[in-house]
Amino acid sequence: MINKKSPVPIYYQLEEWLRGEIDKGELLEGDLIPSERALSEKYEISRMTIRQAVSNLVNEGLLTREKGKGTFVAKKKVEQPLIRLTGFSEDMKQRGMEPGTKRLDFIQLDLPPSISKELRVETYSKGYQMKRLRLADGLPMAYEVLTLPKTLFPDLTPEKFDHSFYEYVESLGLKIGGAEQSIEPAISKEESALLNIERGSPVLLMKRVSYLGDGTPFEFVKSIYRGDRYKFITEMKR
Amino acid sequence: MINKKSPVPIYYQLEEWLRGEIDKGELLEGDLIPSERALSEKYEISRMTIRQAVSNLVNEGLLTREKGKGTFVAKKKVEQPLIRLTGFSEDMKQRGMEPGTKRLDFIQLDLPPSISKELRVETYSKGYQMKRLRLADGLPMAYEVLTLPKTLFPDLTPEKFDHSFYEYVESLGLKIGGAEQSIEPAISKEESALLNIERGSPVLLMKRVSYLGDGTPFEFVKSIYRGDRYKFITEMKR
DNA sequence: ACATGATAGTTGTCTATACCACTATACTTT
DNA sequence: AAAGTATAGTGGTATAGACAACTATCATGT
Repeated sequence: MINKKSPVPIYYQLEEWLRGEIDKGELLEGDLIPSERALSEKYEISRMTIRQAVSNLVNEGLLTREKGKGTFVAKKKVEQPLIRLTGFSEDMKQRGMEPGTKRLDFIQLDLPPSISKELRVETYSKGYQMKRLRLADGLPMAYEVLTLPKTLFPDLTPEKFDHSFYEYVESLGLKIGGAEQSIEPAISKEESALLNIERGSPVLLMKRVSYLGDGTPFEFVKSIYRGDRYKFITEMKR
Repeated sequence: MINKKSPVPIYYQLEEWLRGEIDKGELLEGDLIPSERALSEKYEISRMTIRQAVSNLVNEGLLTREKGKGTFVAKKKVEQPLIRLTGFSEDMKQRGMEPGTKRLDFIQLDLPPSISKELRVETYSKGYQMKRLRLADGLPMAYEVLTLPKTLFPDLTPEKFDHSFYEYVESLGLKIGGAEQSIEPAISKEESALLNIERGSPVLLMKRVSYLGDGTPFEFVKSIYRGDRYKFITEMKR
């Protein structure tokens, strides 16, 4: 179980073993693990080495120490990132609705300053633009204009958007980092007909720039959401 | 500098000292700190104890070790929590505007179902309600209605809101956990005059329930923000 | 000029030991 | 029965020493 001759450090072998026991369910949440002295004697390893392994796992949040009592398997916290970057489809599924899409337009264009600035590419360099109507449970939810720089996606076809576009990006070996998004209220204008609402109804205007892991912007999205069907929800921590 | 007789652990004193040197700017980003052996000899402390202090700071991300080279002051990452719960005043300051407040009303009331449900208290139990006009750089920015349960704040006076209300809550020994907030677009109605906008202008309707560390709701806020002056901005990670 | 090797200095790993502070339990005293 | 007291077991802190693995530099040899 522990091989002292191995070039793999003993403390690391111990870590892996403990991680395994927890993964396999041999050790359950709240369980007391063997004391440092017990492990030290059993495997004939110095207690300081045991402590190194345990300390690392404590730092990772897998174990918790209690003075005078022992070391326990920590309750696993489901802590998900406060806001996870998701596309329209994932968003709708989370809200329990069936996402749908109606493609309106897909063109190649020279990026105007308003967009090239956001994507941080040269003005009037090539890009793709897709206009779509987004549906939820079959009814119009949002009108979306998505622009991408051709530098990052040389050969783009509209079919690439049929499934999760973010997954497609990741399948190209690109790492998605995050996004910055702004939301403001507006009054519906010419998109009213598409969204099937009355002209002058309240809508949410959302602009989003998404970044790769290295900070390179890779998409600029401008969406108009129906105010009567969509609420933007956030969680915050102090 | 290091007191071996102190009940404060030596490794912790060392941590504090190093943290201080970095804070004060004696050690700059990328600087090489004295080697473990050097510190060990200088302060006549065992190298393992030095390592414990350094390891903790490495775990915190303040230092980085490089085998065969030394230990360096890490480049500080500005990584702030994705969304931090802030009140109006903090929010405006972050946006570089001077926050202001005009108190409109402060009453005691029996909480109607729509509010008691959010605060998870008994319907028609006592509560406080404050109505305020929020200013940024002297101009109206939002109209806000804030409701609190009397159970948590038995003796509340409007003066308590003059400075940061969240800090006041924390000064009572309560721990603020976080909040859930929804945002939707709307068309301004009777509050138009207060906000100094035309009736029918786009506004953001924001509802927020804030929770203590144990999950107990402690405030319900309904705000109406001027759409021409306020954008809601979020960052997301994948 | 270039490769090789020696060397000193760094962090990484590991041992054996010691004492302290805290917790729970069993035992004793009141 | 209650209160106090020992005691064994736990993690927390600290020491001194050893060797390994890695990096940079300098001296040496070709």
